[in-house]
Amino acid sequence: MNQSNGALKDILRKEGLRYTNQRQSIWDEIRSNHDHRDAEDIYISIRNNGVNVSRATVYRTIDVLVKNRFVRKMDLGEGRFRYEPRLDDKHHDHMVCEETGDIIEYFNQELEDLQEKIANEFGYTVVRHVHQLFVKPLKK
Amino acid sequence: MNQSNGALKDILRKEGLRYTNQRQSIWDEIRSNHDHRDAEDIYISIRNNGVNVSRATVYRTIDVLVKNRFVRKMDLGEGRFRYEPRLDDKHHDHMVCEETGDIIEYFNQELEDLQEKIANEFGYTVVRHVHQLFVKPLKK
DNA sequence: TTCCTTATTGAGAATGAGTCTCACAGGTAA
DNA sequence: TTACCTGTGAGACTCATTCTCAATAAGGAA
Repeated sequence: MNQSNGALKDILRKEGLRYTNQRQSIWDEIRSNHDHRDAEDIYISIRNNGVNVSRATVYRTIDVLVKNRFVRKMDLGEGRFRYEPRLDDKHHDHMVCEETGDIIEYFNQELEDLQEKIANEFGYTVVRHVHQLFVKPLKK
Repeated sequence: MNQSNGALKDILRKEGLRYTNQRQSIWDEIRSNHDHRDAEDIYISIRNNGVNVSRATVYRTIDVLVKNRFVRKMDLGEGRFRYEPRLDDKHHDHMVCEETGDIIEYFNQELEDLQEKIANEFGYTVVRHVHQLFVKPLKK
């Protein structure tokens, strides 16, 4: 058993949940691909691997994985959510090219600090944030 | 006729659309309230004012108003959109207090500039952005 | 191991925001 | 007035996600 499987068992135990083949398969599938996929894509991929799992279970398991920071759920305004594994768990935001659909990950400490500063000015502290840049290529 | 009604007629003409009571009522309703309301709230308010209009027309008209920058459409990750009138059309982003649900509007030029700088570093220019801070009150 | 209790699952129904369809109403142009 | 559109309302439809509930399978106890 590798570390990731062990970690999955740990969080399931912590949550008082049982370790099942379906839960392992779903985490394995998400973990296997760093793309920003939606639930249906993930569901289809698991089925294509010959594992029989239902959509309901995919959604239910993703919730657990998101809650325990194994997976990040993001809303790019498309009417459905996308998910990515948080293997190294380094925070980043997303830039979406409106011409190609490419999703670029970026992190900028100055931006993080500025957000907190802005919130502070209003008497708040940032709990989480959504920062997405919809961009197009610079003309050369 | 006040300026805003005239402006509505102008954009309808520009779009090759007719000026109708329903379209005027929908814009009046959105304009009357600076809250960040969803389509259903707006629909109910119009009906409560005794104006008979359908949900379909509310959605269709909001699209026209959004396209012509009379209304801003925003996605706070709640599974439905919220709308606000753009009376002065000054850009701002939103901060949502997770304890009270309050929505605070803010604008920060440094943040705007930083976003563009980040996009440039990846060879892009920003077309639009989504920036939302989910916050909680600072302890005193 | 076998049993027993309970959590989990799958299939499909339900939900809910938003969109589409289409017959009818109301303007518009000639 | 006629002929022709566009706009509207009612409700069907879509699609991602959630819910329901009977059947199944963990996993602790004996």
